[in-house]
Amino acid sequence: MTQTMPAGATAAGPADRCSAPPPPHPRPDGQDHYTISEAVACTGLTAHTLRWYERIGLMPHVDRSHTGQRRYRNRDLDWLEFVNKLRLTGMPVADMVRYAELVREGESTYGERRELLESTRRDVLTRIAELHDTLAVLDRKIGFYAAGA
Amino acid sequence: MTQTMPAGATAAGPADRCSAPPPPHPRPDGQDHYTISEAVACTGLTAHTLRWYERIGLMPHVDRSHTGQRRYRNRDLDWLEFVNKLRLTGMPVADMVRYAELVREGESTYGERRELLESTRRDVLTRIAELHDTLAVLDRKIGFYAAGA
DNA sequence: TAAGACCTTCGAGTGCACTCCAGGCAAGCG
DNA sequence: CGCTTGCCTGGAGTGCACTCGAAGGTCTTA
Repeated sequence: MTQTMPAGATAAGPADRCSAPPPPHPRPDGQDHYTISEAVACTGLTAHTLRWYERIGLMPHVDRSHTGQRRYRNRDLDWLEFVNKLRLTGMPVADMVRYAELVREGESTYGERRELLESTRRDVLTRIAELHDTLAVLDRKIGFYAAGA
Repeated sequence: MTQTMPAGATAAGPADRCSAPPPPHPRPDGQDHYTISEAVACTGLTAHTLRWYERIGLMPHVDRSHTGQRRYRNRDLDWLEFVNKLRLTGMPVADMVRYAELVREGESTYGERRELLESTRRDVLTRIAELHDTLAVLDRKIGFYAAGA
């Protein structure tokens, strides 16, 4: 259970509410709470990382069971999915924490949140352009090696 | 001289062979050797990083002056430019070192080099797709904030 | 009721990619 | 000649994003 799991193997295991890939968002609302290991299966993050996100203020407060265990809800998983998206844009965790703070502060921060997202959007566009550039270079080199082989 | 410099300020300074952005590759072949600070101006890397790249085997041997100072040539700067491209694909430095080793080993490694570049190419395509995905999410959220503001 | 899986906390450790420092040499200049 | 600037080396330090360990509580199944 380190990183990869055969996501479509058995469809009724204890942590399989969320792991089948065919429907991209298979989180049912019937029982809107998941253990940390179910959240792990959903998000691809480790339990350590999920707890760490909470410690540093990147999670908007996760419910607990009567015995103190974390119970993730659909909105938490949605948030984590969004965080994952931000993560692969290269955004530093500190900036994501900042955004999470703005969310906690309520509607008065809509403007600032929008600015943050728009600046991120610009970064993403830049990054895409750079990658296209890189792609061109790679194709040239690959063509060279293909010709020389 | 930490990171940014007004690249188009004076066009005849001691390290300005390479810093004007308008032509993308303004490296003249007239005097095909540059000091480390000129290489810094060209590549955007720091001198520390350039020396470190050499230590770890990421550079294909840089010439020295009679007093032991590094003299970068155009092919070195081309290589660094390529490395920079690989870097922003997210390729680990260890993999780039591996590629550099293959280059040092000569033509017999063309096949392996091509494989490495093709696998990198696939990664880049994946990354671009992910970024487009992220862009869609950002646009949705930005639209929401724009409507709510 | 007992085993074993799973959860909790806090703090320390890891890996990567730089980044910096101390101490020293060499060249150009007033 | 001394001063400044630029470069050299090896090794230590930094920041980020996890990642792990230890010690212990809880839940489930036999």
